[in-house]
Amino acid sequence: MDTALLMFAEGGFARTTVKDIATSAGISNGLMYHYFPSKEKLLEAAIEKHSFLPHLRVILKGTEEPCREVLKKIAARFSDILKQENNSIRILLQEGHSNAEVKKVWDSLSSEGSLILQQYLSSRIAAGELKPHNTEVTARCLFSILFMFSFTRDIFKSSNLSDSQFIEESIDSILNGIQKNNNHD
Amino acid sequence: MDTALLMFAEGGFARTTVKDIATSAGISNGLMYHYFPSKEKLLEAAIEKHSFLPHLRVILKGTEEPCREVLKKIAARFSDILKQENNSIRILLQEGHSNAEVKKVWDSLSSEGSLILQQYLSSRIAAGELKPHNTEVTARCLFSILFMFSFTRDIFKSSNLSDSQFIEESIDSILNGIQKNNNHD
Amino acid sequence: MDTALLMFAEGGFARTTVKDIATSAGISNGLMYHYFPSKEKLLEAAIEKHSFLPHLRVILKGTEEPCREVLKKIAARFSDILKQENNSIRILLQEGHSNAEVKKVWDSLSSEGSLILQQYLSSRIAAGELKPHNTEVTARCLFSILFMFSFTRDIFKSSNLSDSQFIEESIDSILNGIQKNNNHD
Amino acid sequence: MDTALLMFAEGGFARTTVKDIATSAGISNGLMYHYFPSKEKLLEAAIEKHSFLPHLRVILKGTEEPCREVLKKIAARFSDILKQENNSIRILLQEGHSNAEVKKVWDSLSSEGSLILQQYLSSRIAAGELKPHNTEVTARCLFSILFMFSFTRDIFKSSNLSDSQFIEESIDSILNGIQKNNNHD
DNA sequence: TATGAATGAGCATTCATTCAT
DNA sequence: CATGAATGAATGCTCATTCAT
Repeated sequence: MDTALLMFAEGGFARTTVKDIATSAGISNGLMYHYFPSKEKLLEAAIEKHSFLPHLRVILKGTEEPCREVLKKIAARFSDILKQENNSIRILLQEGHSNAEVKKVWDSLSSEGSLILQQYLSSRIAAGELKPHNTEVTARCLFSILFMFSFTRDIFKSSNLSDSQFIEESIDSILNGIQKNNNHD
Repeated sequence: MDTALLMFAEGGFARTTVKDIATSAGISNGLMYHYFPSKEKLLEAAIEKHSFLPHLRVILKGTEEPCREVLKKIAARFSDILKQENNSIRILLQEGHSNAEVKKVWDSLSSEGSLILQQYLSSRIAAGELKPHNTEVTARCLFSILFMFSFTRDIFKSSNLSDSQFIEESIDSILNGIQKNNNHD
Repeated sequence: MDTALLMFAEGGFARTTVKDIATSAGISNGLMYHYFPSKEKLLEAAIEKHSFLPHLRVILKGTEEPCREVLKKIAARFSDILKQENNSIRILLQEGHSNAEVKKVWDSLSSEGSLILQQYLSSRIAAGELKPHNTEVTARCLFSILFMFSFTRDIFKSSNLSDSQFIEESIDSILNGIQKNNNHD
Repeated sequence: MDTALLMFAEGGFARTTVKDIATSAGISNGLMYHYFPSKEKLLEAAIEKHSFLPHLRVILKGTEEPCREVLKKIAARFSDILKQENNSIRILLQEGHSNAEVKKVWDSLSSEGSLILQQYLSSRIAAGELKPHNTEVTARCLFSILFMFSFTRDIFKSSNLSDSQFIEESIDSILNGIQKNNNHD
């Protein structure tokens, strides 16, 4: 399943043959069908095995501590997971429109992912640390930034910022805003 | 080419057959090879025809006006284009890893897209309207937000915000920040 | 289609590969799918093309002439057709239980085949030439004899009767009965 | 073996998988190869186990009693066996052309089956009960009628004759003939 | 005996591409 | 320009058979 995930991510689902996966995994192609009824089910199983939603839940839940550093830490770990499961993400985006099961995973990932962020932000507003604001918007923004960051990592790698620097500055930006003198004069 | 783009976006490149495209376009499958040397080249031609980078350049360049409303307008139009060229985007994400030509388009889109934003932000800093900050980070954040917004539109459509509201609030959030009493007390 | 029929009859449907048929027919295996959507549909088309029910109708209908020689002639021609379409018959028996379409052909062949015989017999009773009797029974008997004769031709070929002799004697037997002095002396 | 026979008859030999048979028989597919060297040998063993030739021998031999009722009884029992071993017959017809062993069984069944009938008929001629005639022809006719009756039972079940009525009338027909005034005036 | 994982050759089917017309 | 018949390599999947346990 790990092999399959890797190969699907690299070559796309349709372009990757069962024989290639089997060879890569060191088994005969017939054996795959002993464990999975079809290539498609293999994809679904692989995606589900590598679902990182539980990880997100763990790192995002229960944190009631102050904001800036915590948010950076959260973002860094979130980003780490996305990096680790880079293959899974690629497939989610590539096959999400062709395979219902994959779409479900992608939908639940993106909606729950930003929901968890949203809840954290709300708790910080309640704690008086953040301004009252539409947390749904911010949560989706944060989620988008982290997700796209992971997805476009290779394109922007020429930039002179390290990964962690980029994330930290993004969080700062979100927290502080970029407008001069924004609400005190 | 429009038909092809639509069908590739809906079914994926590999899953869409030349015959299907031809039938949909009302021609025989042989005729396609009169205009394009291969299915792959058809994809590339379609993607390039629908490249919306020029549009982005138009809406983003030359605007030296004050920030908040302009940025909102820019974002709205950016989002409109993304919405319109939704098929193109899908293909960019789906086939970007398999087809070099497509990847080039995606790369130039994302890098130039955020570069243009970056330049605008820099000009507003120079104009004294925005705080000095890492404009590359903000530009990528904005780009990410708008891009993911377009890509996850259907997932979040249950939300009680309209598209334009979401975009406006996002811009406000970026401009103002979300932290209470930031840096002045 | 003729090639397919022959090969299906000889090797059975499942054992005969599409490639074999195509090779035998002098075409590429892909081309078969240009004309038939599947191997199964090819079988059905072949069976229907070789349906000899129309032939039976022709030789059996409209004959109102006296019995013994006519019946022999009918039987001979019936048997000729069965011999000619021997392949078709084999398939009918072999695949009739697996393929609904084939079964339909077999059903209509056997029911209509004996129905036509039955009608002829009835007309001869009306003409006063035959004893009143259950024509359905006789028709099915005749049909069975001719059909099995064709199907077991090779098994019994060691017999010292020619095909036409066997058929003639069978008809005589049916007409005369085999019992001595039957019920009138 | 019984399971195998049933499944081969229902689905055809090639379409029935060893795994299906094993599952149906409540054993693992590997175990089958402990008892039979191959799928083909399993078929042959099953056919041979269900060979009803011995039954035919029993019911047809040694009967020297008068004709009409005896023949009806014989036919009825013959038909019963055919009905009981319906699966076996199907396979005989379906696989007789593909499998040498099966063909042998089918050949010996049909030739010996009609031979036995033939001998009985000859004995009744010798006893003065039947007219001297070509018993081979009559025997094959009788065999054909009974065999086809069994094979087309489902097609003609709409008929208003019961199974036993049909058989009885067939025998009467063969004995009496259908021609009026057939040889005494 | 009994299991079921493992193999790999074989098959129906698909499809990009070619080409005679 | 346009057609669609023709090709054949490629692919997902099946299944009889083997074998370690």
